[in-house]
This record gives sequence, C-alpha cells and structure tokens, in this order.
Amino acid sequence: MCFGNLTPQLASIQYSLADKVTESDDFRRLERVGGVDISFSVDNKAVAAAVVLELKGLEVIETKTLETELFFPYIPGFLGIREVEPSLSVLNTLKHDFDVLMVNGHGIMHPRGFGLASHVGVLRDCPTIGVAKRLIDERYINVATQRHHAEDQFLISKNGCVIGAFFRGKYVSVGHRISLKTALNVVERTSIFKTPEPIRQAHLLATETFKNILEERG
DNA sequence: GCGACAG
DNA sequence: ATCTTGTCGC
Repeated sequence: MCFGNLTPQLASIQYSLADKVTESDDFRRLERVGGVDISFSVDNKAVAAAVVLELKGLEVIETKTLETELFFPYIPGFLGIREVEPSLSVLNTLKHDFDVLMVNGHGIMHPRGFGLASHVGVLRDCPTIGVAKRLIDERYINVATQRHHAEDQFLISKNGCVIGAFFRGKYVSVGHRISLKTALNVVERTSIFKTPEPIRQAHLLATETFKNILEERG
C-alpha cells in the first residue's frame, strides 16, 4: 500500500550495495549467457522467465518460467526492489549455469549506481549486464553527452565517470563483475535484432507463458 | 504551469 | 509493462 514511504531507506540500501559492485571481468569462461525478464499485469500477477543460451550460435539450451506476484510498486529508480526477488527465484530453477547474465533494466547507470541488473548480480553474486531502452532520468546525464545523442553509439558519464553507453539503440551498463567493454561485446555478439537475444528470448517466454496462464483460466 | 523518470 | 489494428516492407 504505502511502500512509497520506504524509498529513503531503500535508497540507502542501494547506496550501500552499490559499493559491492565490481567492474572488472570476473569469470573464467564466456560461453553461456543467461537472460531474465518478467511479464506482469495491472494486478501485479506475473511470470518471470529465464533462459540460457550458447554465445556461439545463440542456441537456447534451457528455459524456465515462474508464476509469481510482484509486491512492490513500480517507482522509477526502484525497479530492482520490485523485480529482484522473482528474478533470482526463476534463475535458481535453471539446471544449466551461465557465465554472464543479461538483465532487462539498468546496471550502474542509475541514480544511485544500483539498478535492477546490479541487484541481481550482487545478490546472486554473478556477472550481469544491464540493458535498457530508455534512461531513468536524463538529468543524470552530462550535458556534453546529450549533444552527441544524434550519434548511434557513445559513452555516457556522470560526474566525469563513465557509467554506461548508448549502443545500437539500447542503454548498456555494468550490472556486476564485468567491464563495460566486455558487456558491450556480449551485447553485440548476442544481437540479431534490436534487443539482444538473452533478454528478447526471456521476454517472449515470459509474455507467452503469462498469456497462456491467463486464458487457461478465463 | 510544464519540463523525455528502467519495467 | 500491458491493452490492440492496421500497415509497411523484405
């Protein structure tokens, strides 16, 4: 009901956890990429979906879905609070492991440096990449960067520090345990369409599953 | 009064 | 995010 009142405390938690985020490649191999996404309706009933695919060939080797419910409202800057638990839950049902995970939402390119992708990465302690269609708030972006918005690819910095990049129509940033350079490389290598395959497949799966559940009930 | 606020 | 029809183009 009045979860909005918790934002000050939640923001404090995000600041603390943001300190745990690392931005260097912290994994042995890079062969399998995971993807996670959540589909939901106005009543917050939801379906979380996770996929694992081979980086080489982009073949999906495993898919899992989880019927659930979201208990925290959507508040810009706090998407992580809303979606991290279902995301971690569905990921835990996967039999196959992955080397890096792609998440539908920002990583450190966030007001407090801790978006959904970072929540998932730090809490699960795995490499994650944040991919989003839009910025949370342009006020956090350098004026200099905005001037280059016409270009199709550029780095985005905040207070003189690079926090992510605009790449092929998407905003990409480090979630955890990976460098922006590698993150961009993974996004590039998994892009067949505008949306990278890991999150695209996860999104399709979540949406389809949710739709089926709804109609098999009326 | 109104200003591009992830999904 | 989701709700929806047509439409443009390969």
